[in-house]
Amino acid sequence: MAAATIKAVAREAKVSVASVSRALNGGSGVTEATGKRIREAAERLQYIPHAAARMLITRRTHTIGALLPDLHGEFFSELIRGIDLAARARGLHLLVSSSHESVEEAAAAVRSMQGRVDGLLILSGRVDAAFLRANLPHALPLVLLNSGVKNSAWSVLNMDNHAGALAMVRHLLQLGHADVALIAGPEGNFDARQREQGYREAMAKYAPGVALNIVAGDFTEESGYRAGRELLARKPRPQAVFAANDMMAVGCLGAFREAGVRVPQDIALAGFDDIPITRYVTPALSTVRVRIAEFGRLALERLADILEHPGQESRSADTLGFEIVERETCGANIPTCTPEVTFNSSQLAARGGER
Amino acid sequence: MAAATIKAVAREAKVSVASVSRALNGGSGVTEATGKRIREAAERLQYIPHAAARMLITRRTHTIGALLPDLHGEFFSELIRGIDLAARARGLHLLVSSSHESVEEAAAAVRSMQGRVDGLLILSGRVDAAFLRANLPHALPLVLLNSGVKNSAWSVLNMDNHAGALAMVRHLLQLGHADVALIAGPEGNFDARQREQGYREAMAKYAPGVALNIVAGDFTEESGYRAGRELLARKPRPQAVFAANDMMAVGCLGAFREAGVRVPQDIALAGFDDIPITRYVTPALSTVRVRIAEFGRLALERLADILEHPGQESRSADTLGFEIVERETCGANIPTCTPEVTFNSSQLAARGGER
DNA sequence: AGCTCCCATGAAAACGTTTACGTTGGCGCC
DNA sequence: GGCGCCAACGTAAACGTTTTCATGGGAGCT
Repeated sequence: MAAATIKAVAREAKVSVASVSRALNGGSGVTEATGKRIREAAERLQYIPHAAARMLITRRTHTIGALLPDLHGEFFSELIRGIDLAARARGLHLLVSSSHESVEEAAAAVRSMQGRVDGLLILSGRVDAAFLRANLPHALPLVLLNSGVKNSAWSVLNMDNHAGALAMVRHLLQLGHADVALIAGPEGNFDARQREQGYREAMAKYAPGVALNIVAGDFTEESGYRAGRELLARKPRPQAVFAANDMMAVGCLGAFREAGVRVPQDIALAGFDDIPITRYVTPALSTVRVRIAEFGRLALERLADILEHPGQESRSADTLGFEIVERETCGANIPTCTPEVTFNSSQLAARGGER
Repeated sequence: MAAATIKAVAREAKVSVASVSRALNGGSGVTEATGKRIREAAERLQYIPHAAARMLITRRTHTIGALLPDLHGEFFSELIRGIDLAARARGLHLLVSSSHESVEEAAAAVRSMQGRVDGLLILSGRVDAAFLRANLPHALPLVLLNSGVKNSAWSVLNMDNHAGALAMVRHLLQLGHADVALIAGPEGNFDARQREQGYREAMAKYAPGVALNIVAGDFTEESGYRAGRELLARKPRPQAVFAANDMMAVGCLGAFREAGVRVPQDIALAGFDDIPITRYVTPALSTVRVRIAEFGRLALERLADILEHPGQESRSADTLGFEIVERETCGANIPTCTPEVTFNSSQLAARGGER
């Protein structure tokens, strides 16, 4: 049997299609008795409203799109997880389009989502205001994640890359590691830039005389490995290394192990993100935690709010807090495998007094 | 300005809407000259066809839905990645609904996707034929991933849980570990059952006299940790442990390390899945590799084929190959960190001769 | 030159909803 | 008992496409 339409239900319940629509949606404007009759008829015919027809007339899809870059690993899954759960709670569907390397791909994806979504969640590190204006004809509700756009006419949600990196580098310095090297992220990437900025600022502030020591990376484990080897070869070997993300830290750790350099005894190491792997490498990696699923949830709820209250123009720019997670690689507690210690961003602010 | 409609384009190009539709879709039935004029007009107005209107008349959404359980970590992201890339290549959109714990949630999700998708990809480990019949009114194209349904009127794609587990346990036995224990997966889970079956069969075949040694788990790292402690406490401590997935193996490894038990010298260990973490734990975990992204890609292409050739009834049941990845925890090459060695399923079949 | 056939094009129906607007009937009030 | 009002319900338009069918005209053939 073909799917039952609203007409069939109307016939079955001996009413007009209008009453069926009213009974099944608002519920008002229809007697309790006929309402019941209609609901029963719908049930009997297993009626499911045709989504497309409803979208056409309503101009709402009840779907939001998520545009994500070519993320591997757990950052991706945690993010989607947070978004998806929040979306389901709000009765929204989730259309994902991930794995965009180039801006062209992203543009194509945005265009192809036109009209299929009520709003868009964009995480890219590469999109800027110009891109958005070029590829988003009319004002589609938008939440930008970890985006560099500042003057934004759009709503933005950022992780606190800058403060997190600053806090971690300060932490390393305060533990007595005189100079800290940085394994940087990919050029042009927003998060990478902010984290590098945090590193620079921390060094300038807390290790004024020390020369900066930066080696390139691109957020992959492979590049972290290469960077680790390069750092070991440098003339005065750094006493600590801050990798701009965890994957590079893990790669770097591999390079150190291979070279027989002990962590944290010979050299300290820290990452950024707190992906689950960090718990399982040996020694366990100290890192900056951002609650990724929470990040996704927040983003979706921000977007949903915009959809529900179109006038509000709640284009604020929020920043998600972080925590310093002290495991083993920083060398704060060398002797044994201690329970992990965390500081969150507000505590850090209280302790340090600067941001 | 409101989004341009096909009427606007028709007016702009001084033709009828029918011609616009023809020019922009098939391209046939319209002069080259007018076709060009229409395309230019569409470009000028930034015309994007209204997806819902098209769906309504076409009865095709160009969207496929992915129904996934509450997967954490990299299995999820790799799977989505494979699906998404293949979908984009085919011009299909991807509607995901993940994180379903209960069957009720899954049922709700399936229903809410009705009419928004052309087909469904279902990975659950809990859905069975009865569930599908109850929640899928008319014949929605379907591909079941790692599903237990056998008599299937549906298309099924499985990982080779059974043969993979069998091969790994045989491998452990052949390396000289006299008895192998199993950390089982969650009860009722299809993959878990098959893997356990593979373990049992391998033990029966290659270690006939040896008693089975099974401890419960639920695929989480936490449960692997508990299982590891329990195994260490058992009277004759097993010489090798096969965990039904990598996360549990990682947890188990933590328990061993904590107890000062060396891997693989004191006890060998192997997992299943080959999630990226396995490379980074110390010692690196030997495991059974299934190419997850490939798995997702295959599933989507199977579904896309069904959509494109509706008559074919290609409801075959394929099985994805696997590889044994020998890293460090099996003890095949104790001395040093050797380059990893892999055997794929066909080579194994050739060597062993049985399946 | 006239006929046929085909191809480009246009008019209009159809898809399944929601919703603005009319119509009906019953009830309360004078 | 007549009048008006309101709630319940029906009719029909509208959303933006695709597609079927009709129509016209030009080219090719006899």
